[in-house]
Amino acid sequence: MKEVAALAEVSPMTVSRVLRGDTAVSPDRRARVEAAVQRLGYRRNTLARNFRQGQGTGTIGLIVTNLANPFYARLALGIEAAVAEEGLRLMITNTAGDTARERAAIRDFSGRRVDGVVLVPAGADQAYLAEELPAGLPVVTVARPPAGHEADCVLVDDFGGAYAATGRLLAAGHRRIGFLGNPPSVYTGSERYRGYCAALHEAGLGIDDALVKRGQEDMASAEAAAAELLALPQPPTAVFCTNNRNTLGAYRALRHLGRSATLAGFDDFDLADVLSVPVLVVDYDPDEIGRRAAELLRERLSPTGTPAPPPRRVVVRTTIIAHGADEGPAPDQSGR
Amino acid sequence: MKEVAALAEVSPMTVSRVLRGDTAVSPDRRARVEAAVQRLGYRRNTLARNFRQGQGTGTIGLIVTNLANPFYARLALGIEAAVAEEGLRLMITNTAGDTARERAAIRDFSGRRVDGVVLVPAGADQAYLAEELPAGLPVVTVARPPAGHEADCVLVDDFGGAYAATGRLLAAGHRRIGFLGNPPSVYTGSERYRGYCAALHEAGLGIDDALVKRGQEDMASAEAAAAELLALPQPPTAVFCTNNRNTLGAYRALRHLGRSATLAGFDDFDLADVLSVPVLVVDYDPDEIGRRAAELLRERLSPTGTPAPPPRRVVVRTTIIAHGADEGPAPDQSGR
DNA sequence: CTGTTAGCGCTTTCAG
DNA sequence: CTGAAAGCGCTAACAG
Repeated sequence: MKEVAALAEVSPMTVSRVLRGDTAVSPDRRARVEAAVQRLGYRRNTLARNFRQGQGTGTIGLIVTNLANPFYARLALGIEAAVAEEGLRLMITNTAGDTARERAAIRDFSGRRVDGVVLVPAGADQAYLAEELPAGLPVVTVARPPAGHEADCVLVDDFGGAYAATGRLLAAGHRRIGFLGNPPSVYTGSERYRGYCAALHEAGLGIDDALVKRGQEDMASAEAAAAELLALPQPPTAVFCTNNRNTLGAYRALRHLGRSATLAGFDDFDLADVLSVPVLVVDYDPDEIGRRAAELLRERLSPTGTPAPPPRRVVVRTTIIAHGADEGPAPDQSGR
Repeated sequence: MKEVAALAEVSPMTVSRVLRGDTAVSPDRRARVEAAVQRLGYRRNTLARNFRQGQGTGTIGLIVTNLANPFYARLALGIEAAVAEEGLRLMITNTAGDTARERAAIRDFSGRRVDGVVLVPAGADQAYLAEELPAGLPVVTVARPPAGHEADCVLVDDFGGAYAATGRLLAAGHRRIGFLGNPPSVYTGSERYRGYCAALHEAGLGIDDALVKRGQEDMASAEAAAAELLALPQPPTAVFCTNNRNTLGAYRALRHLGRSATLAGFDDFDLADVLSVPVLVVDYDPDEIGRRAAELLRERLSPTGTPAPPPRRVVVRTTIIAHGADEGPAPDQSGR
């Protein structure tokens, strides 16, 4: 900036004013400064500027477990879009589910003075946030509530979606409905299981533990679990899956075994509507999640009159998409 | 930091030394400082530190067109992993293919003093980089070479992969092989088309323009184009697709029309091996792309003896995965 | 309208 | 081993 000032034969202060768009600069000098900026290819140091002004850095930190999972990728995009709209940049860290890395990322982010953090928690407990978070750094968790810590969060209607999907299967005549889910320790896993159970109970059916497989994290283990269900003497005629990897795993099992069953599951995916079995998808809008998360952060950033709103919980609604054939006529084998 | 110093009853300088891990501090004072840091929950301001030291910011900027596309998501993950290994953070911008946003992102990144930029160019020309890039900010483009600008790049073996895949289709007896591709203006689109043509020529076959559809960017248009191919009097018995969206679109068309054909295409995808038609996939390692990109950047960052290596071009090799049935026996309809 | 002074939080340099 | 002084690039707050 000094160089620009020297070349334009003005003080650095005048350069600063021109760059900020301050009107109180004579056209003549303004032109000289602009010419000098041009010639030198000068670019104002955003960091020094923010530093001096003491305001935010204009960055939001995002911590996800697996960017390769379409769900998180889509989520990241939604958040990026939402914060970009407010002129903020996104700093992304992938933890691969490692809670140590999650914690380290929080540390690093707070050291970098991000304006806020969006966190998809990996572990079962986020109490560590209390020690890591400096006062005034807002965090919003996404997809899972912050266990052991007070913070805003944006959730999907896990219970409702699972309840509705299972209900649709029941309405279509299915009576033996399998369950393929991520571990019960994961919030979404337990909530979606609750929804599944509630729908069955409401239909006057009990939970057949033989039909329930919980704990699959990846597609391969989901496929194995699905194969076990299909090997039962009385296999399920439909399977509810708590996430895309389980749904995909279930479909793989069906194909490999040459079997058929109606599939229902959370998260839409690319070929859901052209598979060889009916697929019911519990869908929701990742952009909305991003938007709401950004909103929650923004409200904590701008110091409005109210000092500190209590932790808020936003729930994004789900919709059911019936792909392929309709819900699937109750198959010919008469369960129970 | 001053507060910590005050609480520990030492000078700020001593606090700085402790935090940096400088050994030249008496154990007694060190302990006092550490206690104060603990009590105050103090976190050193990384920005101010970098600022003063005048070195890098420890951040890399990544610009992609569509994070929701599994290809870019996987790429982003590969790059994140590679730079994280060197202790760098990733700042991500999604341009949605908008070159104005791409350019704005470059400006913003340079203002933020990122240490390097990884760019997946959206437009046909990146000559603008010359005016936007301050001296010393290294850029490496990925997936496409930097048109109109000198810079390192990491490419996939587009030609070779397309050539090999088409060759496999020919070897399996296919003679009418359709082509579904992104626009010729896109580097990958034209390279992969070249590979397709080369394989056909080598087999003594000409290019039948009726079988070639170029210009599909999304799944829906790819499906429409595929449907046109299938509606031909002599439809192709196999289709080569230049990217995952075209492959998926082609499969959708097959399913909706109740037809069959062997599919071949760039980019592996989730259910490729359990579809109802044989699928040949041109695969490559996104992690390798990220690693190589990070390497290229690093070499430009650390001022080694050699002042400025010339722009380098790294090509990542591809492999063919035969999914589903094998390449697919030449179907019964005898093309030409 | 323009320039000078001072300081954001930290660290380098140089004296103790 | 410890601290005081100076300054990274920029901009509020004041003078002129």
